[in-house]
Amino acid sequence: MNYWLLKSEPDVYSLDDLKDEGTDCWDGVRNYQARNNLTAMEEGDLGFFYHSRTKPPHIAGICRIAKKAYPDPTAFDPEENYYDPKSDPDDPRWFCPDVSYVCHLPETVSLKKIKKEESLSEMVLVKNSRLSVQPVTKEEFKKVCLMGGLKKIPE
DNA sequence: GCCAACGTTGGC
DNA sequence: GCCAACGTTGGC
Repeated sequence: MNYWLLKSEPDVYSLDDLKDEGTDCWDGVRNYQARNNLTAMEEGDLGFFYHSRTKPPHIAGICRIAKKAYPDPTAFDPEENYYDPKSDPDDPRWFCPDVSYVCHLPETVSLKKIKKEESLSEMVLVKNSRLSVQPVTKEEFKKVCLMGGLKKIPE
């Protein structure tokens, strides 16, 4: 079981949107490091849903990987914002897993709080703020769950 | 809305 | 393969 953090601008796609959908594909990622993390995900892995470019930016809740990453269809469609002519359907460059809604945290955990927390000083979120799909350690996952007021940590 | 930090592109 | 120019992300 691995843990992850997925960023999204809530104006574009929020945790509430995922809740409404139930399960959705995490498409549109066009960064190699993030792509490598997406393809390393296994079905059943848990992830934080992070709201970026908000006041304040925060971890909103939890999602689960519902299906291992497959070629991202939005890369092949010229009508799509995320169209990438360099991604060949016979040799895809971009991939997306399906993620499903798990829960909202009772209290969102702001980036500010995370930065203040000594035990979270090694989080990728703190060290490499640009990366939109990141690994999270089990300890970090538990800690943020507790900070968010979650009584029972999902497994 | 600004801009620092980071990633990518492409000429040489 | 270097690196300048450019584009994007995301906190503030």
